Amino acid sequence: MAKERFDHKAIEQAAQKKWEELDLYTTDLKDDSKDPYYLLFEFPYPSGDLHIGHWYAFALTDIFARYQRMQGKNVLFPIGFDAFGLPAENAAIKHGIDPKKWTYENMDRMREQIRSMGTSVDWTKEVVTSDPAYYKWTQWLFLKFFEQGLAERRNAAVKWCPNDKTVLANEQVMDGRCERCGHEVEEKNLTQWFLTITKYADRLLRDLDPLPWREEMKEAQRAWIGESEGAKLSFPLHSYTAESAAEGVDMNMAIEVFTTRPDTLYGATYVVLAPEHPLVETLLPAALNADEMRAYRTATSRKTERERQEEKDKTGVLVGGIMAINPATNEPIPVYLADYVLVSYGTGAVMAVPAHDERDFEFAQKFGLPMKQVVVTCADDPNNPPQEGFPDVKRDTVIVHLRDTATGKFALLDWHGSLDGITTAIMGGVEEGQTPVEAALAEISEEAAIEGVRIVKQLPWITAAKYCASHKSQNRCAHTYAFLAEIDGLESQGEIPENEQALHTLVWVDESAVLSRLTPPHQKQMWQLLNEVTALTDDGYLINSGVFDGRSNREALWDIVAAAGGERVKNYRLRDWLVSRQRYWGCPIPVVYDPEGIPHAIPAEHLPWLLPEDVDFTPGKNESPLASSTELKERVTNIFGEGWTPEYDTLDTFVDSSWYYLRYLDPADDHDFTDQSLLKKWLPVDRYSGGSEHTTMHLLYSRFFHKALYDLALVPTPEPFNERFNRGLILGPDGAKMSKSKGNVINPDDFVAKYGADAVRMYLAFIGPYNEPGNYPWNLDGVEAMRKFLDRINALSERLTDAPASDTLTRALGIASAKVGTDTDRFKFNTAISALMVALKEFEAAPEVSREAYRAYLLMLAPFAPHLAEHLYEKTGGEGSVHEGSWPEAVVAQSDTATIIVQVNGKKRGEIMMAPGATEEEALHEAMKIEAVIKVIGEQSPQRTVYVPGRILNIVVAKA
RNA sequence: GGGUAUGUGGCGGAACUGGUAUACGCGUACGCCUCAGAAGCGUAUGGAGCAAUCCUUGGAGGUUCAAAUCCUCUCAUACCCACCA
Repeated sequence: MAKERFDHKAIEQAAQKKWEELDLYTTDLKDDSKDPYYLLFEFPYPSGDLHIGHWYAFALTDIFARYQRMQGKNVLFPIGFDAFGLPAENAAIKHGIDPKKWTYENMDRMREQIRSMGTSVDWTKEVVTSDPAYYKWTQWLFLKFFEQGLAERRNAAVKWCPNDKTVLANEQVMDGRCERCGHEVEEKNLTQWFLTITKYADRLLRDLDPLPWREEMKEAQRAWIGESEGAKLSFPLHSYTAESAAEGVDMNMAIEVFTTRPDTLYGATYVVLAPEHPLVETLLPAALNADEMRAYRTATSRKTERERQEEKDKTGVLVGGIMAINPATNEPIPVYLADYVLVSYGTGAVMAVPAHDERDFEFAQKFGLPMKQVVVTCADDPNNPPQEGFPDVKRDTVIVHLRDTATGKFALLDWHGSLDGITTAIMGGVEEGQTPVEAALAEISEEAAIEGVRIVKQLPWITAAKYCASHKSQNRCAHTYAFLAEIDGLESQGEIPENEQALHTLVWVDESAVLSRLTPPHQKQMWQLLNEVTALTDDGYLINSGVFDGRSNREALWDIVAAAGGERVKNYRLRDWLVSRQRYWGCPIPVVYDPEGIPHAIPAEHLPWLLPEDVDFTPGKNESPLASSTELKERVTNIFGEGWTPEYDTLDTFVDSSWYYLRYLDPADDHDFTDQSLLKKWLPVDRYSGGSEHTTMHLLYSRFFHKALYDLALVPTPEPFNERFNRGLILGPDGAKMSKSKGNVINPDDFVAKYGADAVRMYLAFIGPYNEPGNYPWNLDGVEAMRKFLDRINALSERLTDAPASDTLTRALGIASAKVGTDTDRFKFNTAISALMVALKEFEAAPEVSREAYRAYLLMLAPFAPHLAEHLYEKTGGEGSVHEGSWPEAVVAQSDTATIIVQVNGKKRGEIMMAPGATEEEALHEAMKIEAVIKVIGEQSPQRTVYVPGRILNIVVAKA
């Protein structure tokens, strides 16, 4: 069979020209004759050159757009450019090019490249965020937020690179270092604009649940929002000066803390304020060590966030002469400043419970602060679990781990009788009038007949185990004190009495074996704690908690809050969105300041508030580039009057991209941000395809924007996007992530020139499922294989006849159209193409290739290889465009025979061909003719058979 | 440290609600064609074994007539969050 290679360049040009002439891809948004389908992909940043990742993003989404059109949908498949942003400005700084020129030239180049992929995007809907026609409405929306109190000005730290002498955008800081020069970044305080996304935290979280997104994405957003429920508690402050040392003087102020563990309130032994906490300033005059506090505060502010996090040791300083009153115990407890408490989370202050919080424990250890246990974890003893209906009886017990320093071994007891198989440390009850230490010594004497031991350590915590004392019909809750004791050699060991020997055997084991030898989980836990004391974070019952003693900590939690006059609150990790950027190439913030410095919205008639062009953006200035524009200052003076000043910051580009999908509906509208009459029909976006890097920021910001607009009745839906798919990543040929610095970036142009756009598209589609993220190495052989596949399809066009399609071919087509259809629908382009390949084999094997069947095949090929499909469609005499065609109907092929798998005891032993409606008897009869089946069954007779008609027959015989 | 997802040939990956594990492609081997090579075509290709047959979906158990799929434990990898009270 002659395999002539087709001329992909000619075919591509002809097809693209034809589509343009036929104007196939301009969507009539008002067309009500078809169902609307809004297919969105993340619009690109015009970085200049298209890499293979862009192909992966655009060309594969295009497959789906074409498929949906063939399904009779009115598909909106728009494109635009996220054109503001740093690279343009960096190019300007580095090479002295005008950012605008750089950006717009890049866009021109990219438009051409995107066309070359054969994408069916609607260019008439294009939006460019840096066009005044677009950012006029970004500014308008910002002002809507401002009116609603959703845009606020407050003081915040900005990142500053001391080497480049410039302010950095947040996204320019990588791991605490300047993205450009690698220098450690500092923080500076400036007054900046925030969008109060935290007001929507609850709804952003709640509305996530019903979205048909992968759990991963939802979880990532939930983690980002970071809701936690707890209580706000108030700790009144008293001052203790030399004169009032005893009672203290009520200062009439209090520290508000947020805690998720108010159940441990009785264990709060000190309070910590973030060094930046506003209250610190107020406390300074009353504190005995104001200088020390100031010094600590300054030291903290010098440190970057990064340094504070990396620091292993906790630091802090006592607030001298001031105590906080624990609202539960009414006891005064010390107040500290420490930078392990973050001012931006909760109330910027915590109640410290060293016994039950790891961070507080660390701090308390370092500062020698007392710890107070209030929760006792109580595990059921698995060897002797408590029984229902028996009363609980509390009992104090001791556990002693005795070490012989001569051998380094530890004493354990192997129990006999009713406790057979159990191994514990030396243990026993605390008798009336005994202290735990006395009890410990007494048990060593009784059970091991050893005197003269030293107690070297007592565990600061007690834990408990619940077991059943059946002889007393009680459940005992053994409240356990744990000790570490030592003895130097066993010379003094006496005879262990017989009655004790009958109960247990004393064994000496190596330190490393203790943990595995101990059987009760409670004892294991004790051993670990004795070796390394940590905070107890598990739940249990309360002690040292006044009236709440004995109750479960979880169950008593809100009662404790109520008793302490606290308030139930929710807190979020999510911070308000800082949108000010001290950058040039962005959307100007549409605000001016009056002579008093009060911000005012720029009236709508002055929008778009243009980005000035007489700007010096070379680094080295401690302010925003816009401040260097004389034009901007004059503009403000002319419009608003003398003394009025401009806002010099621009908006974060995430603001621009938070609403672009709305603008696509009416990109040129000069009277409104979009055509609102179309929103009801086109929202929410049906399917949004993008990269996983945007799961948290962009998707969350867009959802926030959308909800805010929903509340303003500017959009009709509470959510912007219905389905969302994150695509995978194309790796370089070396299996590493592509990057310019590694030099492994694939330039698709060479491959497109050699194999054609269709082959590159298909290779990318074939590489793996598009509906889940993954990493795929770029493989040249794969592109070539796709080209061969296309060549085979092309070759077939020479063999067409007018004869009707054979049954085999019709069936093959039916199977393919069903599978290719459902797989394409689910973004599983890889298996869709595989089905196309299987069908092609049938065509190649057929003695005659019916033209009609072949044309149906071309329709299925069209979304994947749009150019070749168009060419072959024309060649076979098709009218119009193949892309105007409908998806071929799946002719369900009714087969008169089915292959039934015959199993014996679940193992395949053969197969039989039967009518799908055959009875079990018929199938069994047929199956018993199979040699392998006869052989395996042998003399035995079938016990039962499982028969799934048309599928499987399983004969079950007794195991030999 | 916490959360989520994923573990299937030499590689990318298939297997719908439990019902023929390894579709499709790459790679590899052999053969045909050719003066020769390239291309093309054909055959084979999870492992062991001459074979009958046995083993195989990260590992160990379990449920079931039947498990890649469901359950329990465990190991590994990726991503997200992380001094978040």
